[in-house]
Amino acid sequence: MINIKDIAKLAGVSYSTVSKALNGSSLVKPATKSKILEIAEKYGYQKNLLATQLVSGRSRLVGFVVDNVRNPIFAHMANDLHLELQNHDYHMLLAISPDGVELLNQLRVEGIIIWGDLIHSDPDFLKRFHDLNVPGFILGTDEVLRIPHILIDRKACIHEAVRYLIAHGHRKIGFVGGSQEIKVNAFREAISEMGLETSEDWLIPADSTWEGGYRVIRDYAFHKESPTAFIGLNNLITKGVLRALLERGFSVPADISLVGYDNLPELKNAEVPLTTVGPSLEEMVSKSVSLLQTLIERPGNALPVVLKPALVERASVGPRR
Amino acid sequence: MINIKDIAKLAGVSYSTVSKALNGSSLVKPATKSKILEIAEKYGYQKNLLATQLVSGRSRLVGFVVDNVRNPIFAHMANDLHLELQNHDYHMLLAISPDGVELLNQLRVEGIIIWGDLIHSDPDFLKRFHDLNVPGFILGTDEVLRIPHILIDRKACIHEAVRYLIAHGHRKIGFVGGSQEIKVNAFREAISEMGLETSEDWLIPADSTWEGGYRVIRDYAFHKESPTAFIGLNNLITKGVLRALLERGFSVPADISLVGYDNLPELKNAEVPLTTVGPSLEEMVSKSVSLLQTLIERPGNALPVVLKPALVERASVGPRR
DNA sequence: CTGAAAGCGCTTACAG
DNA sequence: CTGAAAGCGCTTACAG
Repeated sequence: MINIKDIAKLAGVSYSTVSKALNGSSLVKPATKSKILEIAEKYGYQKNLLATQLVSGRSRLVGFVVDNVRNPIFAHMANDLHLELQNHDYHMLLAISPDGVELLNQLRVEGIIIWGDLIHSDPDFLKRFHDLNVPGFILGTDEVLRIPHILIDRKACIHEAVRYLIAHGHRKIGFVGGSQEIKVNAFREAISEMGLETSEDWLIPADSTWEGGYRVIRDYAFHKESPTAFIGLNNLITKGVLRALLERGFSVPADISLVGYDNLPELKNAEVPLTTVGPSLEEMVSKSVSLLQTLIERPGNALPVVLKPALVERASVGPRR
Repeated sequence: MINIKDIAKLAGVSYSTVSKALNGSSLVKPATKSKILEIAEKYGYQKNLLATQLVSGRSRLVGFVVDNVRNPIFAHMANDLHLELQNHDYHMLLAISPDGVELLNQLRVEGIIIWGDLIHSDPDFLKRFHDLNVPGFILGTDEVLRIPHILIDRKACIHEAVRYLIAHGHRKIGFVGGSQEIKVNAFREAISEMGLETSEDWLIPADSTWEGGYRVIRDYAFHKESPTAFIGLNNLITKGVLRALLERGFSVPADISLVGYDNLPELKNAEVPLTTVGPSLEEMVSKSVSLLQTLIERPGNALPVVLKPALVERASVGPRR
């Protein structure tokens, strides 16, 4: 692979001149510049970003670290984040697993976005990240952290879902899922605040997967005091719940209504188009990119961001039967 | 951020000794080594991978370049590839878009895996990749290429699907999708080879998305000469087709059978658990990792790999009605 | 066992 | 406009 010294030799100039020409400096005579560019092109010169970054500290590289690529919401975010970052002339590199933070840091990317789920899987993850001292933030946390972050007001999202169901006449509302305490607590709180009936049976723990949602509802002991509406903890659980409900012969929403968490567009293609609540994905992406930019360029000015709930009406909620 | 010179100063040794200690060289006195390690730990030393790679040419970094992260099969592959690569002590970096190849090359990763779809979106992609001269291969091509690759015998996969349907008594078989010529042609070929009836109406072009599959079947003019079984071009189309079929009142598989392409495990959770054909994902992953390893370590010995069809029986195919 | 020196491929003042 | 020099943070012979 050819480097700037080779090009310098070929062009009969010094390699510092080559560097300038390649970087579009105006201090190079046009004729010299075009000759250099031509040679570079001809030999397929590919800048060594490592060396550039090492000496200049700049790479226009940004990292996105995720824990679980299986959740479709991730694919959505990764795709849109990549596009938006590209608009801002950054390249996005994706790393899977908590160690991705260290890896990207060792590559000296200019900034790191961390998918919020990660902070749960490893108790001292936050400390590790903080000690790294690299520009970056946690995307999607429930609580105010000491490090930069985008807070999703999950509590408000759940309240919104409950309110929406109440507006449709529901008084007995169930919740499926247990992995995110904040959502479960928000649910309890909303129910009691709004003076609804309640029963421990209506709070149904489940793994945060399709199977998790499916199994608990498949095996649920329905009777006349059972909920007339459910809220699913995330998009996967909700789809599993929907399947189980239909399989058991309920009509959704005629018999039972369902609100899912996560505003994933593809949920419109669920067996019954799912009404969902959650932060707006567009907002998550655009706020992420501007926060990152601030963090990189004017670190002092980075303010935490809070994302409010958005409810997308589709077809899985109807009036209480 | 602390570097080896800082550590050297702190430890009162030369920085080359620090480098050796950090890399676990046995040529360092244990006492010296542990002192250095202690300091590194205390100050949160993070090796600059850029510098390491620049001087040693090694980074244990591998890139995976994809076009579209939205297809769930990608998430599956990315996840499993990451795990398997990790077992082999490589870190995987993911880049979205064709330009990812150049990006990763500029980062001088040791090898690059390219998701096969990419070669379709850009006609001179292959040439660009070839000129880069970096260890790597195309994962999932239809044809034998001049560069390293893993070929998926899609033709054989389609033949397998047709054979399977015939074995269940079907004689009128439709195909939904049009974006991959090889599959369409394989379908035509299989039909004629096996002496089945045929009609141009049974070859239904569709976008390679859920909506694509859904729309064409929602609007399809069914009559008594219509197919009794369909094959869907990929997992997304197939799910859309299934929905449309059910929506139109057909029972699957009692009225109409359906085979999907792509052996995606989650298709067992489709509205009707989908019988699918396609390469085994486990095999794709394991073969990918070993091919990459060969490419990096013994370039001369890298042989193209061919993946044969695997059919996963679930519940969407039944005897002809 | 330890250290001085060269060098990886670049960028960036600085001098001319 | 051009080039010589220093230096980014490391590894790796080589000498001791």
